[in-house]
Amino acid sequence: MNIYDVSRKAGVSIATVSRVINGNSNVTEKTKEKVLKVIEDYGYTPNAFARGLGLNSMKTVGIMCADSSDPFLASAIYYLEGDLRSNGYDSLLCCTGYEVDVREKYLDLLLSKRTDAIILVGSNFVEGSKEKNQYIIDASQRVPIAIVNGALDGNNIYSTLCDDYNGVYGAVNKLKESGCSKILYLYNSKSYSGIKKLSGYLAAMGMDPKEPTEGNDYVRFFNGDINEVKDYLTTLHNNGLEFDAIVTADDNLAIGAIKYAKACNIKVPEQLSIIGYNNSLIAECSDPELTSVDNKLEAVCSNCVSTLMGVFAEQEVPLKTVFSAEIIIRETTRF
Amino acid sequence: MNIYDVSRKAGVSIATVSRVINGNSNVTEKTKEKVLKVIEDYGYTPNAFARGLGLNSMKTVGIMCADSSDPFLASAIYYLEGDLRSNGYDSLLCCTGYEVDVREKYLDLLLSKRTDAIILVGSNFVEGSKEKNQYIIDASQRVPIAIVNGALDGNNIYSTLCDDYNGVYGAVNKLKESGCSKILYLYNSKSYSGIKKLSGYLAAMGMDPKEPTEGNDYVRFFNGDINEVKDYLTTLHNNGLEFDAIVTADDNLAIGAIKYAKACNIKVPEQLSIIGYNNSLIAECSDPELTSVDNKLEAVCSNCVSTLMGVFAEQEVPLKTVFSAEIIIRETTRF
DNA sequence: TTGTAGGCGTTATCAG
DNA sequence: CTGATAACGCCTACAA
Repeated sequence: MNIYDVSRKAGVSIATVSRVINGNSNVTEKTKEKVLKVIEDYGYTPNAFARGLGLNSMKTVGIMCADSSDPFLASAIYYLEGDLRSNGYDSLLCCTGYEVDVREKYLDLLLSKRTDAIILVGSNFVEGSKEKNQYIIDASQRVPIAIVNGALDGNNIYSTLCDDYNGVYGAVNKLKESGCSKILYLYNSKSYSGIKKLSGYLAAMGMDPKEPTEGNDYVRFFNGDINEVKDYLTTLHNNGLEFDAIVTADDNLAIGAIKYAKACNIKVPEQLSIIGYNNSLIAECSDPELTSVDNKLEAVCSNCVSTLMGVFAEQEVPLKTVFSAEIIIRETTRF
Repeated sequence: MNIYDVSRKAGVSIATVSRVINGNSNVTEKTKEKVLKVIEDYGYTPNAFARGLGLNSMKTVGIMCADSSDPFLASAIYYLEGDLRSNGYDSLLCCTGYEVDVREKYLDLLLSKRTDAIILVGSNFVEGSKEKNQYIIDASQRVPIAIVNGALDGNNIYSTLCDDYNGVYGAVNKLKESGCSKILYLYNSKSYSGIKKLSGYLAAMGMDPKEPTEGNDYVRFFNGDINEVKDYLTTLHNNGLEFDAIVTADDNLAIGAIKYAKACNIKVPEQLSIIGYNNSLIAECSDPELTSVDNKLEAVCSNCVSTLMGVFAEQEVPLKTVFSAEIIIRETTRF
């Protein structure tokens, strides 16, 4: 059943059927009803491919992320999908992992499907070196690119993110105000926002963000799991390094810190304060419940989608939008 | 730049270009190279809409789930997307929430996009009454439907799931073997698998699964959050109900149970054993770490996709595949 | 091995 | 207000 069949049954031309389908006003109420009845009776659905061919769009947006099962990214996807759908757009999901080569290949794949835009979720999409970001810049000449939680300069690249620098800066400061002075920082990503967070910590601690952190026992990069964090902290502790607070770039790492405290019989928050980042589900599941920095993911996603809608409507939209973080106080801090 | 432009630049016909693109063998190596060079030089990408129109497929599968930020569903989506992609299929994501009306509407939307198949993730898609499932049956006459973690009878409906009945049955039995006798069961879904799990519990406890559970203090339905579970259990405890083990239909509920034990100074697992379900991330984040029933999600998803590929290839495939659950032992049980 | 021509189902532009 | 017709870009018999 196609538009010709409908037009025949209704005794009108396909042009009229098309007008009815697309809510074009220039149709008599009478013929409109006639057509609508046929459509209803025979259960006709317009062919989306044909429509896509004609309009050069299937109202679809590609969403790329490293790993959709990561709680933070999963939430982002959920928000984005919902917002896109309420604007009449479908979401094509693509999980890329963390390697640039793979990402480049997948982005090409998405491009070849002619999505109306592509959303990159997670600041890990923005690499340190220009060359590694070139593929994104290139893509932006074909479709609008939106970045959630990261930023990249470019003509057709729209970044929405949270001010992670001040997020960590504020967290460290609150710890200091509550009496902590030896504050450890653990992080697991050197992405755009990863670097911002680290800088926030260093600045709040009065260190120079330009200095290398290699020799600094209070700053540590991880790419392992929860138990590695626990083991590492235990080692530090046994080696006699003193610390009364831990700030982490991610709630997962903070869980490791809690496990360490438990294993070494250290009281939280009396002897050790802990602050995580992302305010994810696990912050509420842990015991004690984790104080965490909320990076306003829902607002960021919502802004990202509305920016994109603005682009589609050829309105003037900002290239970069920044929200500010908020500390959600639970049980691992003394404030 | 379209196929005509390429054919002109390469001095061949569009048919030849098409053959080269689609890897058709009947092309001289020489002309093939000629065409390939033009494609490379001018950066030509075939138009997916036109191709879709001709082939009546854009190699896309719709994935529907209640909420992609739910850890369990997020994992499923991750596995499915990966498996589909390695088979050359894209994933169109659609989060529906839990209402049948909305789901029906969204399914129609997906259908109108002419996806090659639709995957329903989560047993909550299968309702108790036939009428409420009718829209799925109807859809299955248009495209193959796959159900992850649930089952529905139908000609073109392919179900892959875990044996949740025996998952819970086994968990309860292990508790009994380890000396528990007063075992509480908490659940939060009356979906297909929700009912199977409950039956497993009742059977293991020697109760009749057909009997209503209304008056039974040991069985409780929840649709609230972690803290409600904690409060409920505290009330039970204060009212003098004795229990030495809790089995839950979901890891989240089990976290509530752990929180209750902590609040009431009950030792886990010495005084109270707890077993969750799904073996999700939070099972490892909690303290003590949660013993949980693993329902083999990765295997289920992988099977779901390969079944679908079998359907596409018009092979003979099973309508229903069942995996068996496995108890992952951690710290909340005495075995 | 290569080319020609018709079909896929819309939308949109003109006439009328 | 309605209808005829030309795109849109690709695939694929069928012919050469």
